[in-house]
Amino acid sequence: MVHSDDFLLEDISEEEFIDLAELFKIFGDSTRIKILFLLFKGEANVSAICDELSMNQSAVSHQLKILRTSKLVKARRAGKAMYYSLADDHVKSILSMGKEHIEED
Amino acid sequence: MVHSDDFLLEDISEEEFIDLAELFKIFGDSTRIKILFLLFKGEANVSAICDELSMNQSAVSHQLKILRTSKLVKARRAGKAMYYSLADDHVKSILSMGKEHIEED
DNA sequence: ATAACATATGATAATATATTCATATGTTAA
DNA sequence: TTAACATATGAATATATTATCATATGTTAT
Repeated sequence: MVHSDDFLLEDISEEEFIDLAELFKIFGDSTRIKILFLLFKGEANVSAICDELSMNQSAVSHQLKILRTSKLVKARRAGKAMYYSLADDHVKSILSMGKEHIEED
Repeated sequence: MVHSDDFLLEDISEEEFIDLAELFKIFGDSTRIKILFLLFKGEANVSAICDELSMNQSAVSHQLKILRTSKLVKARRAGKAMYYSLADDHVKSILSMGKEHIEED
């Protein structure tokens, strides 16, 4: 680790701070975390997610919308069903990093 | 990446999900994010942090307390001043990871 | 002991957030 | 085209969160 991992406050704009906070905020809810971990296994449709989380469909859809809007998950339609999956590998990295942290207490 | 980065929902307890969400929630506020990035440079006392963020002392102290309670920062007293610093390298990893993510859009 | 300074904290008000309920939209099969 | 199913969405309520203000606590110098 030379210098690339060091940050000066001035290097980051007000907007970037807000974006970054907003990104983490998405991860800051256990329902969304559960959905994301579930999608580690691969794509899943809404009913499957509801079943796994034992939550009602509306609550899950609302959270899926938030995850989708923030581009952490993507969706494809197959017939009546909507299949959700993780948008990219950063999501995995961030989750793994967080998991490591809480496990080392 | 073989299997160690894969998660099954059952591997993680309800409590762990909540802990994980709680961890990310801490990062989900731009004031706290700014403080954490500031502390990348090294320790800083409360007045210095207030100056850098142009925020009043009470707001900063409240956020420092949250950061401290969640063990993301630690504090040492030197005379009248309290010096805060990052608690460990996970904080850096998580921030870096998030920063990477938002930069690649 | 007291004044001056640095930080912490409790209460409050404003704002944001998550879930629920009711209902709308979209899709398929009959 | 209508019924049945899957998902999305708007409104409302309950709860959580943040910044501010006022004040308390802790530290040092006089």
